Amino acid sequence: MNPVVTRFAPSPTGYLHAGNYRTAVFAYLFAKHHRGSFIVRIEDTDAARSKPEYEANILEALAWLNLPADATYRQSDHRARHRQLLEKLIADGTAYVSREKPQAPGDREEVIRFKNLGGSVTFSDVIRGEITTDVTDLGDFIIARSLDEPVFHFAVVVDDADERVTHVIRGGDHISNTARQMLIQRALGFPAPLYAHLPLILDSQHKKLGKRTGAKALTEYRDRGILPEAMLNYLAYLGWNPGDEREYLSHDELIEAFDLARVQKGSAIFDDVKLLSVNQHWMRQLPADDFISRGNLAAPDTEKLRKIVPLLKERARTFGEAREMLSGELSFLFHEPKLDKNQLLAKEPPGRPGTAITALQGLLGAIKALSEGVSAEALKEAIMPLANAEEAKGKGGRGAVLWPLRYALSGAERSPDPFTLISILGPGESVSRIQRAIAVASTSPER
RNA sequence: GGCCCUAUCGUCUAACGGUUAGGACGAGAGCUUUUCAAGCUCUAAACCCGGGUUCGACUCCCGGUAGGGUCACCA
Repeated sequence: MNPVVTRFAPSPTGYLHAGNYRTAVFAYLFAKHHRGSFIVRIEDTDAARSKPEYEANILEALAWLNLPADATYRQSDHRARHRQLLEKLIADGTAYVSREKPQAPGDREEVIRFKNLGGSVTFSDVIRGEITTDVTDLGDFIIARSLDEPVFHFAVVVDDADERVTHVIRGGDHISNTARQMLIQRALGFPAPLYAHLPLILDSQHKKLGKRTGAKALTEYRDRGILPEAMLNYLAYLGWNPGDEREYLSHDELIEAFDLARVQKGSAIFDDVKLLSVNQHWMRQLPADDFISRGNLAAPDTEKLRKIVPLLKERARTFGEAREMLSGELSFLFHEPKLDKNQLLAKEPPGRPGTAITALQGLLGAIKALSEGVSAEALKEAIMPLANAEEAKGKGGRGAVLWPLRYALSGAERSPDPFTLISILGPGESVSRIQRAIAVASTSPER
């Protein structure tokens, strides 16, 4: 039994989208599951459209996704080999040089065509079973623009054979290409690899993901703060599942579990929202230091930032969101907030002015007694009795204590609970914020 | 249009002739002794249609319908 060899063969003529990378993921997982090798072949046969920046982006994305290749090369590196086999086919009479009138700009006056005898070609797709194509209406199709410019179909067949590729795992949009490629293959005397045509990934409009339907370069997800392990996990689960009810698999677990037999036949829609939830799961797995470094998080106070990580873990679905929170809704943790008197007093029971000030003063004493580093739970235990005592005086009393406290600390209508805030700010900072709030509350009404 | 492929909750999917059709994301509700978030509990939500085959079909076959792919001197 030959060792398994798969390949991912992108053309560097644009940024690749998630669907393309899903193909890479499957090819990689399948190869590694069978302890085989995974080849990345840059299909740059279209010299006019291929761009180094696209190639760089593809390689970058593959590295980010953690899909290391056992070999990486450009198809154009094999030009001599392609030429040699093209000449062979022409000598054989299975291909011929054809002089014709250019139909479109860029067309050559001389191309190389494959002599197609017609009939039908049948192959057994690993995922879809037997597929038969009538090859007659293909006519004598073009296999090269010149001896040094083979067309995709020809180069693919030669390279797959030379690289001993055992499983051609590619998108379902190649199904109709398979027959003509097999024709070339036979003419060249090469063995046929096994073909596995993956279902396509569709966008929210149910169209094939493509450059003009809003498909994004994968690196954009990275830049938004999506974790590669989350993207890998999500991509692997698009059109495949391990057969049990696990939802989150690591790189190694995916390799272990992957099986072409469980690949879906129908196409799937790429769902950003689901990706986000998978990402949040993997973000939450990260230790605080990794969370900060991998998320490129920065804040004025590093020590404080570490304490905020749990907050970020429960609120942010991407690191992009986490960064926004640090400079936005959670920025009050680093800078004293502006306080609005009306907000501060918003939960005072009707008819009992001054409760907020009294409550804050009472809390001051309790908080001063605390030491640095006390937990939110301990804080809660220390403070809740005060709130409960107030509740005993009337419904809503807890709010009368807790709201001004939380607002004094945060200056925000919405924020994490006050106990958590104090544990992050520390007793010293908390006390000074409360004192400021008392001062604001004591201000005589304006107007 | 020709050819090809596909078809389970809104989405990703489980089921491989016998289940109250399961899970996840999302949605809704409630509970968590202030707000937000998280968490927990609960709820709604699907077998495309029609014929067969069978004691019995989401599962097998045929037809229809719908969706998608492909018909390049791009890959």
